[in-house]
Amino acid sequence: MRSPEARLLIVDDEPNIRELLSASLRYAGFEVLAAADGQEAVQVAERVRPDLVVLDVMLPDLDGFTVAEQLRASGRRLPVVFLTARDGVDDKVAGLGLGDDYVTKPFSLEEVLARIRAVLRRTRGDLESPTRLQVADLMLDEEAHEVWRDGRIVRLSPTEFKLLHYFMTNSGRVLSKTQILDHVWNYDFGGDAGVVESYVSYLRRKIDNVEPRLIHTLRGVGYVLRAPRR
Amino acid sequence: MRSPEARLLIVDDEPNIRELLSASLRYAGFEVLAAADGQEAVQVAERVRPDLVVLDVMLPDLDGFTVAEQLRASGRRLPVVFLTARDGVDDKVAGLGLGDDYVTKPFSLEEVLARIRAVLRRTRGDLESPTRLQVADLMLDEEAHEVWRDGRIVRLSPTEFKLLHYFMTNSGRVLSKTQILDHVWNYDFGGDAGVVESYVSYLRRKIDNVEPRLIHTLRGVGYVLRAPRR
DNA sequence: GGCTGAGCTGAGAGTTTGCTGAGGGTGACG
DNA sequence: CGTCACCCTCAGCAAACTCTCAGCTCAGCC
Repeated sequence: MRSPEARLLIVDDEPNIRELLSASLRYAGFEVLAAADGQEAVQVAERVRPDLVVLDVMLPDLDGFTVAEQLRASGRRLPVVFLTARDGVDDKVAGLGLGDDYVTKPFSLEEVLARIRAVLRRTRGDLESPTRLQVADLMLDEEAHEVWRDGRIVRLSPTEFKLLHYFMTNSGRVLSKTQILDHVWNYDFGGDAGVVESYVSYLRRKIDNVEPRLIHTLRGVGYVLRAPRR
Repeated sequence: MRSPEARLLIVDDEPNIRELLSASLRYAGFEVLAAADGQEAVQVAERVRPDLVVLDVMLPDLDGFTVAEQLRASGRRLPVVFLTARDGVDDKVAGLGLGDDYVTKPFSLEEVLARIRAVLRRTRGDLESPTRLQVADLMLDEEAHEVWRDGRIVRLSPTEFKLLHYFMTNSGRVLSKTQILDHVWNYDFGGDAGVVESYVSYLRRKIDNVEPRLIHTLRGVGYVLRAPRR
């Protein structure tokens, strides 16, 4: 097993969100620390020197941007991914340094993961990291945001793209509908798992209408994306 | 991973600007060092021997021109790109050495990048480096500041030109509206991403009204400039 | 072979996103 | 002082997208 990808500090006052993020980012291979408010964040960051901070803009004690400022007071370069309400988007333009990024609440885990990875890539000046995923003759290019199947390019809607991306980063692994819902849809999505069926259906029509079939249904369990055996 | 294009030293006392420049120049493939004032700049430059210095004229301790003088005290030729307030333009003409250049604050990242590249090209006497960008039958000549499409020359406003330039240096890569805003517009622009839509619309009318279409909208994601596939 | 329930998919309502024409403000220039 | 190019905003329209639902299919089980 390789060492953690990077050390993250999560700052959010809502325990639910904090837990959600901590757990799934840890699962994604990051080393994760958490803080519930700005003061704690600054203290923790001083001790542990994270590589990146995920920071709620709305905190009980300090404004998120103020926290970011204090975090960087030492002159240290420290990228931040802000979590902001959908309508507070204007604030962001002011406080956002480049190299930072933001995600609007409510977010999906895939979204947050993507942003974190993008920011880390950017700050490291890491231009050549692979941006393509491939399973059999199905290829997804993150940079170009393109999907190819059977030599043909395929147009996908945002949700379809996110779903396929999730499948491809977990190819060969069975994913339950709940799991998919938790990762691809916003955390406050109230509907049922029926949507997943719909979108799998859309995906099949667009990228899995030729042999060999790659998306397989496991009745009562979930779905799996995999190339045929042998 | 290829070696950095060049080693830059950024000198600015405002942490936000310093961060902004550091992060994006690093992402653009430069090796970047930063200093917050004139003294530090001179010290760092002595140690690391940068290829170019990006230097704020307004520093807390020393005048930018003085710093430049000291940087070159060793007799070493060291090109400088000055950052200057819009109204301080007169000062600069005086202090500008040959091979230097300047950008007025507030700047856009594209502007700074363009100046840095131009200065480096000049200092290196690098005549070969491409001054033309081409995608299909769309051609942009940086030197002549001209754009051609379908054999015809096209007149673009300054913003249109910068936007197209950004598209062309990133052809095949999806650019979000936010990303575009961050690179093409001045860093203090407070408005929303609606402008980008407007300017894409202008560009389309001027350079993309013939087949094949080169600017593509990816709904919910951004735009991409690319030649048609096959 | 028939029953049952999970999964599939076409249709459609409601929402979001992007495009573009119109227009006001600003600064350069004569 | 008037004109012009340019920049930005806004609002109405069009298209794309998301999600729900209901009827259908089919695998698994008796």
